[in-house]
Amino acid sequence: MAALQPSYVLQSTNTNGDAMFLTFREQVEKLLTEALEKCEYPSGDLALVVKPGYADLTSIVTFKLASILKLPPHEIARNVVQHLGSDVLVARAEAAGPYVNFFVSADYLHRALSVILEEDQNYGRVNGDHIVILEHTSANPNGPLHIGHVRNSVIGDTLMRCLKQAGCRVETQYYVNNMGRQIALVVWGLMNFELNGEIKPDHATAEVYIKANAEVELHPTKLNEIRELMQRFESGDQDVARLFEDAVEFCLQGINQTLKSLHVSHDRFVWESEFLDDLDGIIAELRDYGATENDGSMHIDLSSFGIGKNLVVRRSDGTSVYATRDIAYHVWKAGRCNRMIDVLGADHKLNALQVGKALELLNIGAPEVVFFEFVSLPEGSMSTRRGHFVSADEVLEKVTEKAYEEVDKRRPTLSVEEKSSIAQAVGIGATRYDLLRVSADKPMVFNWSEALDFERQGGPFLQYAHARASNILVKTIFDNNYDPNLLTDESEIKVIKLCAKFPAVIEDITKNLSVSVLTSYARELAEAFNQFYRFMPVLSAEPEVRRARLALVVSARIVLRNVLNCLGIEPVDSM
RNA sequence: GGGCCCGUGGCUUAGUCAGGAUAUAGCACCGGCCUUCUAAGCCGGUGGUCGAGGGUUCAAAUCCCCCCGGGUCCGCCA
Repeated sequence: MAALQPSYVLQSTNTNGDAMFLTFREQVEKLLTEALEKCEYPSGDLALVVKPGYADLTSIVTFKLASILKLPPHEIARNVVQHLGSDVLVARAEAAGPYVNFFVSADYLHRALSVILEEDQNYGRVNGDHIVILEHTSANPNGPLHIGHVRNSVIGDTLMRCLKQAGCRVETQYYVNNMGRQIALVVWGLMNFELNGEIKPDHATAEVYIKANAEVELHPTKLNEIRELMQRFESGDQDVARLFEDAVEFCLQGINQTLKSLHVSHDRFVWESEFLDDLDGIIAELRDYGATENDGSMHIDLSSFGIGKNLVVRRSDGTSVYATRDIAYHVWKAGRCNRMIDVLGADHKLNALQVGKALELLNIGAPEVVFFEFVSLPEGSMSTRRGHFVSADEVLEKVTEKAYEEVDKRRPTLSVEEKSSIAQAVGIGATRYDLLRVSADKPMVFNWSEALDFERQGGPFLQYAHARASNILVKTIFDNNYDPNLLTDESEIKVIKLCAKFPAVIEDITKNLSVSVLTSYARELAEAFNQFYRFMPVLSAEPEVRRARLALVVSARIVLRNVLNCLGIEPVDSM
């Protein structure tokens, strides 16, 4: 089985000269601009759109020009096409009514193949000039990750993989909230209840946390003990600090284990308490930019940004608030990268906006934030405190179990180890894909029957296409000697065209930070490969044709593998 | 009450930021395809007033206004 490749090369990259579709687009832009100039039409926005089914690239610039030139669009289109020059990547251009359609050449397809074979796992490099700090997950260490946290993790981890595929240097960080009320409750719970040593640390922590919450609700006077713990921590009491640290570290062990099984990793865990020493400086600086004092507390008026509420950056008792520590964290990050990206739940929108504005006041740009809406249960929203949640561990366990049944059904002769290994890969792939395919700003409802349903075009569908490609290649040797002119079937061209678009997809994601386009692209690519596979025999074809089709299979497998790696889904060779 | 987000076939969903030619897939349903590289697959079919109403535009799922339905935020919490 192919190992997932978490270690990407971190050096900076060449430019996008090898990204075929992007180069094609550039050439079309050039030809079109020249043609417009020859016609003495204004050339600004070329209005290029992608409309599969009609052409590889279409310009609708004629509509924009029509009102300026007082000419019908189709006449403009005809005239433009007549003045169009030529390029090796462009087979032809034609006016279809008002539309100016461009088609890729055979050369384009041939070059696309050789670029893929050449670049292999680096295929997809587009712009490597960014040094990125990407913060994601950052769940409070008061219990196990639930399926909502995992949406954050999977979006963040996939973004990291895409940015690295693009050639960026990326450091992922988990911001550990280790000094809040919730952690104080955990610490208090550990002092008052027995810890279950039989279960995973994060689950054991949740038990204690839930009990502590119930107890405090029953006897509100105990809140004083919680408050005292927090005050002693912030005033530098080493014994209390040790208790907090141990509790957090303990829970984090379990969380980390879950993340690892999801193929999610963090380069660095940054503890909130590390910024306590920076706060006086930050607050002083904010004062210079207009923060005002009131009864010893410190506020920033953000009404000029349309935020009605004042942001409190220091309490009247002198202690710090979360927002200020978050500002300090971002100031620190900003000094270490040229792109800050945070993945946050949509409930943090106002906070993030406030922190962003404060950072702008400090002349540090606001981070780019990817928000995602909640994952809820059919019976309502999840809550660690009330113990109402579906843990990631539970989901993974059941999904993997179900995957094993499926593997066992289809491949009864495999060994238990092989079946388990495939089941693991398929289960995790299905889970990650499901959380990624829905655009981040849509709320999701977690549903067991859907989570366990593999009869859909999800992660396993992609893995299956990859396994099919692998299965052909394992039976032969490809010597990189082939004639691309023999690849003329519609299904073959479709696969190559899609493969050629991969760098453009990666570029889009690094720009817009929206990962759901990758799931759509992956599905289309797998589908195209399956169609090719169904209609075009490879191993049994005539020697010349066989070599050409092998080149296609190798290329498609490279792109499928790179896509799967970006999605954090294991590209299996057999399933 | 105010801010932000969502509303696309029976169910789930792409596309909305950067308006253009037949609105994307899956599930479910109906009908085909395994002596040929793994059928977790392929081919075909049924099913849509893109929440409602106005507006802008040659052109609106996409932009603007208003309304309805759902989510979420509005702590000297984190």
